[in-house]
Amino acid sequence: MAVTIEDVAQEAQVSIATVSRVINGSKAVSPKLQKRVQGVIEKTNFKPNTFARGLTTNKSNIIGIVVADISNWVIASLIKGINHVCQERGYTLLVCESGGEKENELRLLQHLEEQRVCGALLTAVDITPELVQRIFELPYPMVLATQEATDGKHKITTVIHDNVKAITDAVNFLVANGHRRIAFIGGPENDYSSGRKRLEGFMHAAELFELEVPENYIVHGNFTFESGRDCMRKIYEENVELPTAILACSDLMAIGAMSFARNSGLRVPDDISFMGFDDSDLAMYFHPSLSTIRISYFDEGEQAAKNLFHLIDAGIKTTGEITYIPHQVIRRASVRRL
Amino acid sequence: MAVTIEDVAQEAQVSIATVSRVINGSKAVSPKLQKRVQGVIEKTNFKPNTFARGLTTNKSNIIGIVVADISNWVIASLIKGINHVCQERGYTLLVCESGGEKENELRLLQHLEEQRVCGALLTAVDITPELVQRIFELPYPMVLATQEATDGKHKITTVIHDNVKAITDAVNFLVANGHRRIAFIGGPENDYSSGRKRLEGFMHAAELFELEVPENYIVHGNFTFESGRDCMRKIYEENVELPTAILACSDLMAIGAMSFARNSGLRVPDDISFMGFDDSDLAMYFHPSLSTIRISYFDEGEQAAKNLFHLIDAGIKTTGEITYIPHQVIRRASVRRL
DNA sequence: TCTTATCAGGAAAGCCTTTTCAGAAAGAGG
DNA sequence: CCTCTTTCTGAAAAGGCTTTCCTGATAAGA
Repeated sequence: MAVTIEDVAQEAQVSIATVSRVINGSKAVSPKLQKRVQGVIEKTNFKPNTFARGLTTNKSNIIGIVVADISNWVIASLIKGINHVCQERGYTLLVCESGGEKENELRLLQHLEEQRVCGALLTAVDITPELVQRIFELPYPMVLATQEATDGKHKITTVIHDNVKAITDAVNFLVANGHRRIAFIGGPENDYSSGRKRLEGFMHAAELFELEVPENYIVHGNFTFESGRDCMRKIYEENVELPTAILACSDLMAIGAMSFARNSGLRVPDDISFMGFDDSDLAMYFHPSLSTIRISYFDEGEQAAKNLFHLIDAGIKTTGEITYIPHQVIRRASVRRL
Repeated sequence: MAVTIEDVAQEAQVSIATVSRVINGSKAVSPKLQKRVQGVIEKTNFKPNTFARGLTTNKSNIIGIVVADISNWVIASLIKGINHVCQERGYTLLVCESGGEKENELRLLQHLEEQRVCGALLTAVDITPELVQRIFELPYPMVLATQEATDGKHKITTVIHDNVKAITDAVNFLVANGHRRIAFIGGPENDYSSGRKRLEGFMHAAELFELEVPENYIVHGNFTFESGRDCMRKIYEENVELPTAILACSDLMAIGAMSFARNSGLRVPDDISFMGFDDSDLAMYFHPSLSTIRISYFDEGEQAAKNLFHLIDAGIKTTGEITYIPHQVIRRASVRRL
């Protein structure tokens, strides 16, 4: 059926060993033969059988990625970055979607083991110590992206943006524009990774700039438009003195909050300023356009993939190193100078 | 290193054949043995080697997908749908990004051949007769999604939404709301697939509803925000009598156009109505919210994957069948009743 | 010219599973 | 008790490639 290495060898009047050497670019074959064999390979359209190859080399040239939701813009950008590096290196990307469920994440990680991937990337919602433990039992190297593991003992190679610093920069930006009363729309209260870090950043910045932060200025959403709207309602209803600026942990929540504000008769940015996080499409195209922190998830994906290949090349499973991806404050119409 | 079938056989005091039968659920093994072997498999955490397995069965249980841009919302949703079906069937999804370049598409399709995928899905920008020809030479079954092939001779199994009907319905909706002067922001002029179909739909609807469509009412964008804005400028500047409604081929273009209109002092929807296409996040969250045609790309992906599995199960490469995914008109604030 | 070093290319082992074929055990019928 | 099925299990081949170990040849040095 399919043409095998043997067919090529026969056609080219050489042994299969020689053909194999030509395929894999071994130098121990004379230019003359090399050319002849190459010619036959192309003529016969020979494609080495991945299975046979994998069986002997025990390498798949596949790297896997486990994510919660492919259709999420952040994840999709990340994957794009990862894929970019993979293509350059001749690797193939195998995508698994967990739906954010822990059992699934674990199952998929093991599935990747069965597939004999050379390495994997993980973007879990919440990396528990137990999961970290399991990750260490896997036979392939792994890089975390977007989230860091909170387990103290083990260190996994991680690529992440500096959430604390990003939020601090955002607050700094607002303060520099004359804002002192700033409310914060964060992630879920029991969030253990980026949401927590961002809140941490906010508290840190508040202290740094000596801002007064009433309890009611901090509310928890879940990154959706609706939750942003609800958070804004809460801020609006529970505070006699409204903040002059709202800093949300995602563009979508910022926009939800903005919508509520507008519907309540507040003008943006005249009465109240808004700031988001991520710099998604929405931020730029919304009206008024949204000031935000730009995070390049594409870059993050690229970097994560590069780090993974470092591990693969070095034949080690982790370095425990954490790489930070820079962020950028983007000024747009939604923030007014006081 | 890794535990093999032989280790299991030895541990369980049976032959490797028996172990293999247990793994693959062959019934020709007594319950007693079955149980014993199963126990050993679990105890030793044995995972059959994918390569060895593939070598004998010549099946990878992998299906591939080639897309132009992973981070595009439409594509990401499509992939999510595909992935959903694949997971159910125990297949793995291998994602390739072509960047929309024809050579890449072809290269990746061949790469998938090397990977011995059981089938593939393709979402090309422009499926030329040449590409169709090449597709037929591939050894695995293929399903087209989002786009249909225009080649007359060959038929490839395709899953698509009915662009002509969708646009007709959109026009119908506008007409039902009293609009008679409708401008159309389409895709690129030399677009051979969905853009063309949508324009076709518009012309068809115009005839159906006996609308007068001046030449300047039809402009060509490229699906981006900026092009939508530019198209609106063109419509605004080149027509003495402005349309009462704008129908754009994508939400993003509609929003771009809306932005221009607003900046030109037009009120939406009081002075002019807007309608988009896709029902992306933007449409719902934008202000004013955008009436649009909802296309479920997730469903489209699911259906495409299902059709692909039909082909795989039947052992055929194509049926030439075209499946249409239903769409839905979504009324939102951007369209006013005249 | 003879010896030694170098190198190109071939033979064959090994990777791990599935599957066919055949044989053994067990059960049924005479 | 013997023969004929039926059921179960094992031995062995096949699948295509990489890689190690050799052999034979060529080039270099004495």
